[in-house]
Amino acid sequence: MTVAHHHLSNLQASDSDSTAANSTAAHSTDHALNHVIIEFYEKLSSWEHAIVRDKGFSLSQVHTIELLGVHGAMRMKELADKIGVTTGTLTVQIDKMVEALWVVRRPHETDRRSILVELTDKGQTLFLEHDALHLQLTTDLTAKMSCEERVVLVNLLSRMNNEF
Amino acid sequence: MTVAHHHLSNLQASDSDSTAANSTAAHSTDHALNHVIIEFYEKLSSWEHAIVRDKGFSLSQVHTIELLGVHGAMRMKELADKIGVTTGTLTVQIDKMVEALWVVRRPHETDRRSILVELTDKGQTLFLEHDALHLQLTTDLTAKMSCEERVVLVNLLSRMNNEF
DNA sequence: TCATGTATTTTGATTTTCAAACTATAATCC
DNA sequence: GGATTATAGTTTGAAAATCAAAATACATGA
Repeated sequence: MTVAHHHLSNLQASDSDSTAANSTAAHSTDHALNHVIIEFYEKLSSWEHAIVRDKGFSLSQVHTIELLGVHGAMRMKELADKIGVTTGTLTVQIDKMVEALWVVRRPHETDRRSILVELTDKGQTLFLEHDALHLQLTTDLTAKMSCEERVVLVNLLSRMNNEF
Repeated sequence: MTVAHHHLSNLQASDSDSTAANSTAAHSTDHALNHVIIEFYEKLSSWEHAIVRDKGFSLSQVHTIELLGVHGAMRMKELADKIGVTTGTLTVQIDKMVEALWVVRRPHETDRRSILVELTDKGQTLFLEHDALHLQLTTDLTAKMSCEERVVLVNLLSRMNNEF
């Protein structure tokens, strides 16, 4: 078996060509952007793993708390889609979280098939604690940025979020 | 059980205050930044889940291929830390991936305790296919951005990556 | 009304994961 | 150098997470 030696490390952004906006430059920027996004995702992912391990939760549980904390009450199906598991898996997961008093189930107002899951006060507290860790990370990661740069970053990231 | 109704949806970035760079403004920008990052992470995460399900891989396996594709050969320990699992877990995972001919193990040049894992040609091909999907997503997400904005985004994200 | 589609739960099997014990090598300290 | 301690990786057995498929209940539309 031959082995591939090619890899993509050390792709660094150059901010010197922001005026050369032809299509070739755009293409290479897309590649660079793709790889910094992947790297950012990977690093956030392993940071989250480490945090979660320390606290004794599972990654999915924290993800659930994060989603409910950020978006508010949600239907099982919605939540399952966002987390990326089947509803069957989510049912047993939510069972445990209900038992731990982090979330409650309540009926959907208009659709009697649906069930809304929402954080309890205890769950909300947990979310806020986790959110504070995230905020600390965010602050650390952007410590060397100017306020203007941070504002630009919020703008660009939220525009990406809206395109999903 | 009382239920918490507070949540944090609809936090949107405003790019109108980039000149008001006092400390209070910086603080609220950090909060906004934190939440767009969390949302971005969540959305990427469920996108990756969906992709992975379709292809019949596990999320961890794709993560491994992604890491090896981006960073090149790595020691088991390094890889386990980046993925966020124990080395015991990684051993069985890599066993399967070796069997599938996606990766090979080879001895570390200087440390005889260590083992390097690296992509085979087949694994490299898989990585490139997955990377192409990521690139397509990146392109879609930034379709409405100017070239300058994309360059700025690469710059800001890679600076965050360097602070991890 | 009846057929089809959607939301959730349950079940049993499979897969993933961990912690702990074990082997082998490296580094450190007398 | 030789003993001790630390690190890298594997194995093992048990616990946890996950899935697919079946079952139930409700919704939607012909």
